[in-house]
Amino acid sequence: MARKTGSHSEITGPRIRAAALKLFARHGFAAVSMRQIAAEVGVQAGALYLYTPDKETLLFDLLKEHMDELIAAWEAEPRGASPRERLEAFVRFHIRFNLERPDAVFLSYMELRNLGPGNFAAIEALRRDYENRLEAILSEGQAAGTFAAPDTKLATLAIIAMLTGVNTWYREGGRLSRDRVGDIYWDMVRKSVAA
Amino acid sequence: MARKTGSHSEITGPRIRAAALKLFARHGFAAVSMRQIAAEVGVQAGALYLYTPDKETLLFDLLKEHMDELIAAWEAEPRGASPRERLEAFVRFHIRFNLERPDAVFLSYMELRNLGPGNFAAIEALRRDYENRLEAILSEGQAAGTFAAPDTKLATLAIIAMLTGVNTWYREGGRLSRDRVGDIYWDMVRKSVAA
DNA sequence: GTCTATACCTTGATAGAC
DNA sequence: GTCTATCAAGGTATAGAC
Repeated sequence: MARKTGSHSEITGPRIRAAALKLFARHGFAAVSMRQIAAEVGVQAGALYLYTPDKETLLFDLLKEHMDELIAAWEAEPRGASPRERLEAFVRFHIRFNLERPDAVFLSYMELRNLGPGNFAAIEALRRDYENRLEAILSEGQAAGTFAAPDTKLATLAIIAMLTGVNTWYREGGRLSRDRVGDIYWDMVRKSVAA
Repeated sequence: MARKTGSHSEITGPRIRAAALKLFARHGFAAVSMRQIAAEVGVQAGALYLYTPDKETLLFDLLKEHMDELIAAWEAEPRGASPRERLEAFVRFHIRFNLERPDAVFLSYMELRNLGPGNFAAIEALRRDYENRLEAILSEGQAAGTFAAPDTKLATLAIIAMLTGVNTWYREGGRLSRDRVGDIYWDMVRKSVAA
């Protein structure tokens, strides 16, 4: 604390983003000041502007990074042979990934409106990209006769909303383990689109 | 405009709440200033404090009113004879009611964190009250052998998250009518908890 | 009941010393 | 790379005239 000199650019940058993520998720983008973020990191407010041109860009970078990681992580996931296996993998993956990053998930759903039109469109496109991967699974299964969703696009949105909702109530050390939650949701999802 | 005298307390109060609801939903509680709300209504900022002691109370009143209306409307809904009929009624009611009040629904999910502990607890209690009404339906059906949800509490939260999600994508005049959306979601919900 | 005026504070962002 | 100091703008809330 009160370190006056020296170069920390490789440390300070990530710490600023971590602090911003935590504070934005907790209090909301508009309610958090640059001074609060700086205080959390242990630097003065002016120093933040060495790492971001402005507050909105700081938010955008957090959301972009989250969406990129989400899609990359799903791509790296082992791929099931059948649509049914792929759907099960998706359900378990989505719950697990989101529970590991509650703050970023919260931000992604709540603070999009604080982005300018260009930044907003970029995040939206990534979100749609992710949704399309689920819809592709449903469509395949539909064609194969495994699934009988009344509407694959709506089923996609319904399933994602349902799964993402876990983040609003799940607490570590509660009644159910993450795996058990995955089991329960997989059972409901499987049946909801069953033929 | 520029009306200087006269008494409008019965008109101005509701107009302030309507303006606050619209602006809070659009830009977020923290991002909206009392001056903006006043401008939307067409009065000066100082005048707002005749109708609310502070900004947070204004938000609380909007959320409280919404939750009270939600529960009252569900109570007024015709009651099905069987658990299956009651579940169908709930699904259709929830979608319909929420689509009629997108701003209030949005606020109820996004701005709870801007309430102090007491106000927060009051809204949370109402939300839980509403959820319990759905869980009661599922438990009854479970006892009767109509449903076979792996966990009625989680099924409750999953169904509500799924249904509330409709508000994030539904657009008037789009591909599907509200009734058709109700049909599709009812099909998925029904199967998801089916025996 | 509403206005004008204002007290007092915090905001995002920048300039220049070190 | 970080600090201190600062700016103009805008924030909530109140006081007192009408």
